[in-house]
Amino acid sequence: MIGRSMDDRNLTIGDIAEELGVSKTTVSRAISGKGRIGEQTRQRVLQYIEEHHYSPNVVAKGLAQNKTFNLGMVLPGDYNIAELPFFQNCMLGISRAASSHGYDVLISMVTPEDITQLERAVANQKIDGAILTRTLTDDAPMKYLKENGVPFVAIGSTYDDKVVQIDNDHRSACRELTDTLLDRGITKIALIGGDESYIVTRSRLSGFEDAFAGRKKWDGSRQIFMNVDDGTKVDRIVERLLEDGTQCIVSMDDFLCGCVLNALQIRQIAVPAKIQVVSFYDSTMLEYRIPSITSIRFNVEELGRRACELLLRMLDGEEVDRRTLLGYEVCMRESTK
Amino acid sequence: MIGRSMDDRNLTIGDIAEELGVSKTTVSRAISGKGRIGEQTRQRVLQYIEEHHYSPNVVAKGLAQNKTFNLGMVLPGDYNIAELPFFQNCMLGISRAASSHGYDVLISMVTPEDITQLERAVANQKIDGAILTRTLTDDAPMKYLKENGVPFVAIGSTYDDKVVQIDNDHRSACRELTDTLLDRGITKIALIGGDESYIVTRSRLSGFEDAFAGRKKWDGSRQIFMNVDDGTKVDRIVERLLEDGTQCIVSMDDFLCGCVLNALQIRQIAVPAKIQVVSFYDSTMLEYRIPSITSIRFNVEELGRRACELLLRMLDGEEVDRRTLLGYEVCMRESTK
DNA sequence: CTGAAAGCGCTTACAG
DNA sequence: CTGAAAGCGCTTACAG
Repeated sequence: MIGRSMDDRNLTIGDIAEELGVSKTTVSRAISGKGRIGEQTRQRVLQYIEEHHYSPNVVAKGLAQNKTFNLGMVLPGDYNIAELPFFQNCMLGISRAASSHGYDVLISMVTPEDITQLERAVANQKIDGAILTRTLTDDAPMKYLKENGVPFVAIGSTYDDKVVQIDNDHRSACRELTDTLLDRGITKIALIGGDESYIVTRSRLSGFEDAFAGRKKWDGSRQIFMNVDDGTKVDRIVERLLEDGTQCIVSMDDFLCGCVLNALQIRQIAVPAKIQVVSFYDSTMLEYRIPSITSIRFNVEELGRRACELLLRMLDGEEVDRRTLLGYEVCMRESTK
Repeated sequence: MIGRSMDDRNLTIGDIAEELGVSKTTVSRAISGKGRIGEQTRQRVLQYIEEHHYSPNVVAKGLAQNKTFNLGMVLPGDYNIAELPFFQNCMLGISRAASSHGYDVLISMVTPEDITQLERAVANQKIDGAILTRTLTDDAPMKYLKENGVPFVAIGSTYDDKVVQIDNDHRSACRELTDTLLDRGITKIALIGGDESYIVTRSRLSGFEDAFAGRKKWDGSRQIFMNVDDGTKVDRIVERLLEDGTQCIVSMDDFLCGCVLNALQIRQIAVPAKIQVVSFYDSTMLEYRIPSITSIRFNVEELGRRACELLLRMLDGEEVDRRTLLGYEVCMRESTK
């Protein structure tokens, strides 16, 4: 009630200094914990702050320290519904980790053709670093960040081993799942995959192939269809696979798997009785399907959190591992037997 | 190559002023376009800026103007997969609109129990305003924003007519779709709905009821099940509805509708031959289902964009409409006849 | 039309 | 242990 405290201007370090009869320097030190300061005065300041709900203007602090305390999260503006749970969980992990370190998350939505949102954030100096949530073989955002010296970490893998990257071990996961299928006696198997410009698509394919490469002699046949991007194509492929007597159809993700299930459903083909079905990525999109689908599950929130922590450590000047691989879980469910 | 231009510090207004032999004031004016300035000097400055790829430090600008040029987007940290496309499209609309006005979007993920991320963003003075992407009957983020005098707009409806809100016209849309069904002669219909603490759930219910209220005498029966939140419950409901000879099952959203379809599928009940199926919200989650599902479609990206533009106008001190209702599209598809 | 100066809310050598 | 002062990169009355 003492004059200026009435207007709704936010409290500043100067107000506190004046009120307490100390200098702004002292208040700043009490808050930051940096520099020598008497325990007495420190307590006084801290108490005042507590009582008056002061919280520092992070923007001003940033300007003085040449930081923004913002992290850029680069998200695709073009997407596929099966990928959404991934980005959402990722975002949750990132924003929680950022929050707990005093940072905020600023989003930049990009497409391979248009990365202006990211360019703006960087040019305007609004972020201290960035997190890519997807990696492509020819990755425009990544290229831009490198050229402009912006610290970043990539979620997903990339062949450029200069970039700090973190990913789930898709390759091993797909190998393990494929191995399990082969161990159970599958001899006619097919793989349907999506866009090969996504590095993750290639990793999954490698894992699938690893399973065969690891067998001395495998007396069976496999068919592989890549760059499949819509339901009609899947339908035609399934038709053909049924004629061939395929025992198991593996899809690289839940979108494709959903298409496979549709194709089987309209033909009244029972799963797993007549044919088995597997997805290489559990997006929860098929969570409520009956039968439940055998697939691989990753902890995406953790992935986001770890990525964020890596970036934060880089910003602190620490050295971090160039490559981090996180685990997976193979979930055998009703769609296989 | 002239001395300081080599280090990778960003160019500042001071550098330009020095280089051009004018004052910082002049440079600032040339950039902002505010204040009188000679056309000659203006051109010189602009040209220099262009050639040297200068872009202003928005944080510093913000500090001087007491703005951040950041908008907070409040997202639920707990979600349902069918809602994801909504939030994603919404985000796209918001971030595009924000971008084109020189603003960035900062995310705050909240749950009804935990709104600390939002509190941090506000306390730290990192946002100029906020956009709520969901409204609840007892809405903690909304309450917080109001109490702290943060300008915001709510996507979705709320009973508090002091808040600036924008929504699709769910009520009319649901009424129209229901009317169409009744006009086609449905006499035994059922509605399955979700969480009634979401205001949108209530709007849809109202629309459904409106259709009946609008008929002089309607010689049929309807059943309503609300607060249904998992597949098992849906399964039991469907079982009962089949016994009752229900002709059409309307679900409030695609998640519930997906559950209905599962329940029908395992019982081998043909849609629409034996029973018709409708969803009150097209999330694209069922986009590839066969048969395709009759539902209502909204332009969510536009919703996000308009919400953002409303907020931006509020920040400019303009008066804006308290309530904006956007259109819809009723899509009759294969699941009804 | 142009500029010197003060200010936004913080931090941080430097001096005492 | 504490403070005056300069600085972060901008803007904006005020004076000329």
